[in-house]
Amino acid sequence: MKQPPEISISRVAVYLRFLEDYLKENGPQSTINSSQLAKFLNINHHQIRKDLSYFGKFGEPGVGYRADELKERISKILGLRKKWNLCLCGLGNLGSALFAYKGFKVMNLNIVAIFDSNPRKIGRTINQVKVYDPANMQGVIDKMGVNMAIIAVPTEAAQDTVDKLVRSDVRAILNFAPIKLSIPAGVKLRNVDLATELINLTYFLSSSA
Amino acid sequence: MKQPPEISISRVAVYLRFLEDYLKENGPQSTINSSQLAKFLNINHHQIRKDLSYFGKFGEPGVGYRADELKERISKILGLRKKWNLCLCGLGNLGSALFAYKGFKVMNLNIVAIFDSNPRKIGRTINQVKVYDPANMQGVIDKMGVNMAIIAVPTEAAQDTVDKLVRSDVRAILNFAPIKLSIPAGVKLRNVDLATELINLTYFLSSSA
DNA sequence: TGATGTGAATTTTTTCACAGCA
DNA sequence: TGCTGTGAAAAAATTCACATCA
Repeated sequence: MKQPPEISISRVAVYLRFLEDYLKENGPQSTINSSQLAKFLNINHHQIRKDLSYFGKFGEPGVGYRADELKERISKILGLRKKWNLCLCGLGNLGSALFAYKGFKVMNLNIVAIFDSNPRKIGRTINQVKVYDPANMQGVIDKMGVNMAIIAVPTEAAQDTVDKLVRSDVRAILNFAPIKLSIPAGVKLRNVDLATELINLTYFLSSSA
Repeated sequence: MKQPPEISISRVAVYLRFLEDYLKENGPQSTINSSQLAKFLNINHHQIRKDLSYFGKFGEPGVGYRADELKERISKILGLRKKWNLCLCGLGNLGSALFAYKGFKVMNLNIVAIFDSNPRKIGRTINQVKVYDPANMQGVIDKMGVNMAIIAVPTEAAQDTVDKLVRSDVRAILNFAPIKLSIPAGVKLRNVDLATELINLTYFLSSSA
């Protein structure tokens, strides 16, 4: 059982999301096998079993998986049984949207602090969450027990923000700025770039036209 | 020169984004070589050259790349020299945010129509863009010349939305719903799932604690 | 029998090493 | 000399095939 590749972790997260819906429709006693799951998710069944095998044994030969058990165990493995405290850096267009997005809370991911350098925003409270001056980042992060961060600041402020976060001991960061940030070892950074995703599509349309 | 892998297309899009900034700072005559670019972007220089090699020859041995020429040629290859008309499906939290997000327009990506099934939203106009009833999708898409779509509807409505889009001849779709959608061959679909990205981080923190 | 879990084979992606050009 | 572009090597991910177990 080797260290799971990052991409398997992502897929297992997708399996988990699916299982939640599946359980609601089919009841807590339901079972599912890798071929059914593969069909629903539009991928191949070898991959599902291989992905799961990095994390342990979950099924019964000849039967499949107990859906509720699989869900619970994956959920635990992915670290979703405990609550996480996030800070959101940048309360512009994107930051505001991410704050409003309901998909996080469901997963025990709670934004507990917001940082924005705009003096007009600092001090405001939105849905019980306060907007702080980035200059006070370290103190706020300590006080609130923040363990993850979302970067939604303008590109030119992103590296500075990540440096501040790292100095405040945040070790897991999701970055929306279209730039590859430098981080020290031991810190995990994931990037989401919306425009880049769309460019894959424009290339597809242009090259297949 | 083989078909470029999807991941190379994504990276080349990142190179393009960087070159735009680089040109602003260093002037239109500036050059850059793969090692410099690699350093800035925090990746390795072999990869940059390999990625570019899928698309053609761009540099001068012993010198590097003319930044403006590289930018222009990449931009053309990625299909960003023409204007694209997008429709946004779903004007909830996330949809509203995506609509407000300024990173798209810069890349010639324009949202020209919005679909939302909420009767209170249908008929409204936001920033010159009208909100339409999804029932009229095909007609609107034809009329507005929509060639790409963004799906930001609730998960349970996503497959239905994609089916409608496909029937309306949209062949490139960016999906934010946490579900693997079924599409026919010839249609390109990319998925962005924000919660899944964060789950990679919770796994990292849990397993390294 | 029917499905899992996993080594092995295959394919893809990344990294390397170097020929060739300015 | 210095850097590009690319075939080859290495590494990683995906797919396959099958032993194994209920």
